[in-house]
Amino acid sequence: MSREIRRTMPLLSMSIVMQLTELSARQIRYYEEHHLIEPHRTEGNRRMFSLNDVDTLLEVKDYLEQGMNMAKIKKLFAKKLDPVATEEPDLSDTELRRIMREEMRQAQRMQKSSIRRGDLSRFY
DNA sequence: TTTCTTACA
DNA sequence: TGTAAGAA
Repeated sequence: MSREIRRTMPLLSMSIVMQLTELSARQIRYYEEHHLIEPHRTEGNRRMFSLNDVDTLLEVKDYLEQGMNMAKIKKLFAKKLDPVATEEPDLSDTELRRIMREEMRQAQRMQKSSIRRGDLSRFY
């Protein structure tokens, strides 16, 4: 099975995604309205999310926690998905790079800190 | 029972 | 964003 299919296959229910992301159903639906995610629909109109959707939601959650608003997040994603098609440079390339660097830095710090926590826990 | 939509606070 | 109402 291709990686693409594995990643986009609609498998997760709303309740599962809520627990996975710790976001409210309201928020998840709201982000869908803003085209940040594209959940599939069942015959009964139920949303079915893919692993990609969950990743995106977690990313959005990160940005939100960093105090970013929807408008900015939308631009960020638009640029991220299609850097060339963005006409107006509302979000400068330098800012995009800064944000992505910050992302990397945070991820690394989290890994290291959890390791340290693990080491210290042996003394507690 | 769970999730959906719509609408109000 | 949260929550309520009514439908599916």
